[in-house]
Amino acid sequence: MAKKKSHDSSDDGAPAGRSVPMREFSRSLPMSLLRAREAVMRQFRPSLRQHGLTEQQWRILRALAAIEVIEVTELARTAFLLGPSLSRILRDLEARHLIERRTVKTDQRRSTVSISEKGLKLMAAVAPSSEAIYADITRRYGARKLAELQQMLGELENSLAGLRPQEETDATADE
Amino acid sequence: MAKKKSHDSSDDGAPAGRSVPMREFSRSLPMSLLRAREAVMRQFRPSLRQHGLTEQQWRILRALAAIEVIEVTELARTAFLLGPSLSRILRDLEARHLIERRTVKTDQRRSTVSISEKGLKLMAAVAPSSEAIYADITRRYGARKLAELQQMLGELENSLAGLRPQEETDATADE
DNA sequence: AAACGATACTTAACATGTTAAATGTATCCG
DNA sequence: CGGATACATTTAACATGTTAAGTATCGTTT
Repeated sequence: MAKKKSHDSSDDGAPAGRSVPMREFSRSLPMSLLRAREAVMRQFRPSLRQHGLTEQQWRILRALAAIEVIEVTELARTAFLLGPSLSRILRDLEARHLIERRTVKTDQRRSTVSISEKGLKLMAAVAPSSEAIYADITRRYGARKLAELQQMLGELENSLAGLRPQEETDATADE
Repeated sequence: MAKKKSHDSSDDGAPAGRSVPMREFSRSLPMSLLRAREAVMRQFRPSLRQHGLTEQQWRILRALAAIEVIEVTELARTAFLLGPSLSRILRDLEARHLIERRTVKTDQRRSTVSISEKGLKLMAAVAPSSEAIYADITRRYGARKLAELQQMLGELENSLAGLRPQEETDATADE
């Protein structure tokens, strides 16, 4: 249906090359998001690294610091990590005694995680510089604008929420 | 609906837990960007996967399709990939005959890359569904809003552009 | 209670992200 | 010319992303 090949077309800014009809790549939404995030994270990584933490490990500690205990599955959702990643990281953090873990008595499959004293101390050591960096970003970009951006990002997330990832000729439309 | 426990503090929504003074984590900019990007990429991945491509491999093909030839370093910048990642992926794409590679005669260190006929055919096979997904996202979120979002993301990138990542007590502030 | 299916992780396997080090070339400079 | 430097790319090593399997436990059904 409707093969609209608007040949030498209107808004494509693609510079010659072999032509495959497509948006110009650097303007794609995924790239914009990736570049923006990278620009932000670049600010934080060195500071975290000095404390021996990766971005994801820091996410977990932050998530844990906000609550008493949490189950692994719930933590995965909170820290926005996939199960396998979380599993590996928890193993590591536990070995470093930054977190504590215990199986739920009423259900041996589940286990809860909480931050340890040592973990709290580490957080206390990292938080100041981390907050300072965040404050700096906010100042540069503008607090109001930042809030607006986050609002729009949330809305983007919501508009794609229900949408099932595109399979091919998949006919299982009802669950 | 979430039960808002309006503690009594200032603006911190942190629910009890061990207290380390810090923004609530789910509202941080990096998380917002990560979640938004993931929501978007989740739409594309299955389609790419069906064609045996990862997100990054697709980025490279797209970048290559827009130009005749390009040097590796320049490609890394365009596709927003680090050298080591690019190196591995190019090795793979070359083995699959999706790209072609040749060393620059005037400088044996450099090499140029270009997409092959086979690569172009693959792109032609993937592009339609990819564009359809993008169109769907645009429709759901709103074209104007999407443009605005990308504008704001670009500005965020720019406001952090000059800013050097935070080192510790690093005194090399000049040059 | 034994069988079956669902759940909560964990492992495995492969691809990429991230930093540091290695390799091979090119360039500069005495 | 020869040695020090800089540069382009690759390799190495470790951490995470992503999907598929595996393991243990729980619930339910018969």
